[in-house]
Amino acid sequence: MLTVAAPGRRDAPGPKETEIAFLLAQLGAFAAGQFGERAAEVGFTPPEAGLLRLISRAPGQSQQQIAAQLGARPSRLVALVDGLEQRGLVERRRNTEDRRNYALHLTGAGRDAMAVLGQAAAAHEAAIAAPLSPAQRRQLSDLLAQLAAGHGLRPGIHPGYRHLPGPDGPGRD
Amino acid sequence: MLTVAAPGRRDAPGPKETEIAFLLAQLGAFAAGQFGERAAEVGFTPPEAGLLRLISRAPGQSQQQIAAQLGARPSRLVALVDGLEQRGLVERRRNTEDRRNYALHLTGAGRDAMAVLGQAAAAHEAAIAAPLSPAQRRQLSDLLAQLAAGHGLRPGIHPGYRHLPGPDGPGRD
DNA sequence: TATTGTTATACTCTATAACTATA
DNA sequence: TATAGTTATAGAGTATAACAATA
Repeated sequence: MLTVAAPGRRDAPGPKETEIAFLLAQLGAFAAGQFGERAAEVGFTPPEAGLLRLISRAPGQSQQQIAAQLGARPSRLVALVDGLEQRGLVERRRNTEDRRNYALHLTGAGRDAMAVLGQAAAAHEAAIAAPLSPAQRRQLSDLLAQLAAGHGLRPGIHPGYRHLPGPDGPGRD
Repeated sequence: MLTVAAPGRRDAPGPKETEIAFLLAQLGAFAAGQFGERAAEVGFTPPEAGLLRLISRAPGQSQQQIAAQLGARPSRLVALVDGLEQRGLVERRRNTEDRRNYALHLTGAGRDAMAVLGQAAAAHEAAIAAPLSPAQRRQLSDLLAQLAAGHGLRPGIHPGYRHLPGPDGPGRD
């Protein structure tokens, strides 16, 4: 992905026409990139980190169910689960009632990995929010939450999984 | 990119540990995706929209200069400029003093395209900010600007161009 | 016949490095 | 020898659809 695009701003005192959307895209890409680096430091890709978290939140789901939740194609989960299973972090348990599917669970090592990722996420949050005062952080957090809710974004699901036609770069003005 | 990764949150009343970073990534990807759709409606990819804007802001620069500004590889611009040139939107003018490079300029049609993209960007901004009141928009815009400045993000350059050591791509293990 | 998980194939995007033409 | 731009090749990531096992 390439994607420059900047907001349209006037040198004059004019109102900011396209500030929020662009700043969100810019900061979002920055935050995602920074998280990717932290995840890599502890041995995971962002997709792996996301999948581990989802399994830890709701153990026992089938790959199809998880794919549906993420808006991803079922085939996309195969390689991902394969890798985590080979590393001994995730377990595929045959469903005795319907042997066509598996129930995904974390192993003990998988839970340990989640703890490590949780610390990385906390450090990441602290670093991203660093430029703001505690009061400003609360303000920003509230505004972003309201915005996310207003657009129907599900709390915890990153759009990165979406397989819709839409490109994902910015661009602008 | 895949990338679920969600924040660590407690069901309990506990403090939000990883709210801002995740919300930024989530909303940023959403905003970028929405812009991509709007850009596609008027015939452009986000990278093309970004490049057009950069040329309109600072005409006459060489491909190398633009690549440097974007943090992109020079070779990455070739196909992009090719496409826009074939559509009659961008012009490569030989530099008479140093004939190794070109000076990039927009044609009249290119300026028309920028006007169309500007309207798409304005509509995009309005749609993204819709859930917030005017006062909240100002608050959010200010907070995001402060955050971007605090992290050294350049005012109109989207990180999507960066080609640095893969943040969210490579695997591990 | 429908569904779960899997595999095979193709396509897109981009990085890397070789190549040309100028300097 | 160094630089601007180009081209060629390869690699990662992902969508698509065909497939086997089970229902």
